[in-house]
Amino acid sequence: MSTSVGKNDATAPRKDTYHHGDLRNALLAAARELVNERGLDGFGLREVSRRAGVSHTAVYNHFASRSALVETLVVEAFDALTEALQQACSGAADPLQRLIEIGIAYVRFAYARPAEFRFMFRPELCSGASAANPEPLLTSSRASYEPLKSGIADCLAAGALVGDPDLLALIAWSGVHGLASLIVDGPLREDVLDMAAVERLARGVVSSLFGTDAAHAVHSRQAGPS
Amino acid sequence: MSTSVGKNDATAPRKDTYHHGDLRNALLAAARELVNERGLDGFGLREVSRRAGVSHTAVYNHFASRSALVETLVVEAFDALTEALQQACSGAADPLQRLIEIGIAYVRFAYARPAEFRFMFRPELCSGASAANPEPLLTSSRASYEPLKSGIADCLAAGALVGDPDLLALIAWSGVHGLASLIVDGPLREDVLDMAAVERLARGVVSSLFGTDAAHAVHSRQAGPS
DNA sequence: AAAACTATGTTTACAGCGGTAATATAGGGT
DNA sequence: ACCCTATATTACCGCTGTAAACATAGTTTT
Repeated sequence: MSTSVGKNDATAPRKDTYHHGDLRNALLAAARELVNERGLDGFGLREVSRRAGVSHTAVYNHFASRSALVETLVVEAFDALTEALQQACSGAADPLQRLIEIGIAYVRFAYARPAEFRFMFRPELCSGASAANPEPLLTSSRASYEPLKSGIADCLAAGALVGDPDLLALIAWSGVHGLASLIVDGPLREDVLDMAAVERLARGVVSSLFGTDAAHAVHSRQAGPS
Repeated sequence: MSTSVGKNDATAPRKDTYHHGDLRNALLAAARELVNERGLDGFGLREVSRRAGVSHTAVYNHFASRSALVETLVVEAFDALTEALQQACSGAADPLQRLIEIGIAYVRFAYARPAEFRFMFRPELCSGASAANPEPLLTSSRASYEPLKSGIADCLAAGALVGDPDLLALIAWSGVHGLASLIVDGPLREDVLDMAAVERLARGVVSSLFGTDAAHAVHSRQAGPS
């Protein structure tokens, strides 16, 4: 029917037709691209629509507001994180090793997609004020917590860890989330870190958390005046 | 009672004179107040100046731009954090205990001043694009790292810890920074946490980092003094 | 003390932003 | 054919940060 425009690329608008065809995905792609290249300050509804080749008000046919667009982006990022964590824990057989792999995958995700990782923990940007329905965001963010929790549960069941599951999960999450944040937003941001260095740091942190082989390399248990 | 107000409060402008008297501090105070009550989205140069009782362009006599104002705020927040950490490590005599106190103080700071803590790790907001001179920010942020580093060094010297100082510092910082971030921006934000609960969590995290009485801290979630 | 100068605050203006309302255009359903 | 709905556009609104020109207070120089 159409004039044989073979392009299926969501970012490229079809100039020969009034309607865009797949504007929603094009907007999301443009937004992701914009966020990854100019950070959060340069990110704007108008600029996104400009990149998609439409007027800025066309956005409102697919998203309730700028915040809703961002929220969709964050939801997708959480889903991607969940998938990365699940994939990471499918490798090893030892539950403790699996837990470590999950932690490393968490940090690796932040390193690979820093702009999206930043967005994921900016509550004021999406679910803050004008959140129409925050349920999908809550669902996705909670889902990304499940691999860690089940990893902890497996370690507890196998006797590799002892303690309260919730607190253990919080400890683990704090460690990897802190490292990820320091890499993305903190002083480690300026250091040139390749993926190998990031993985090495992540392994050091998560190992120290669970007192595995890093025990003798990191801390000596002989101190302790009780 | 309008004239001849003897107030030295920096937030209150003197109505009887053309010049404000101490506008710079008044602006900083108003900005801090605004940030703490409406978050980062509601924070604006015009609103700040409105609260200080002056025109919005008066700000430019004391700050090069909105970013410069934010940067000053962040610098002061880093300085306050440094002071809190130094004060925390002045209590205990045991170096390992001192290190733990530093970590708890870090989390306590984030809990007590969440809005400022958020600002401190938003590089795009201050030192990102239009930073005239980022040196004071770098200086203050690096200074806040010193108590932790020296605490680690003390533990190493006392034999309470073994390992690479830099990696140990990074591990410790990751743990407390992650917990602080989760409390401020993460899923723990919605939970009602009083200061006592925060300190308990912080103690659990930092204890697990350094392998002290973590087992005890992990088991008893509602334990008091130990 | 008067004049000149600097510091500080105001007014006005402008471009860009997110958002709303009314309008134009395409395509699907009957 | 027709209507109807989805989609995109233009015209606005109030808001923001920023710059330029101007006004006023305090300080320094003569």
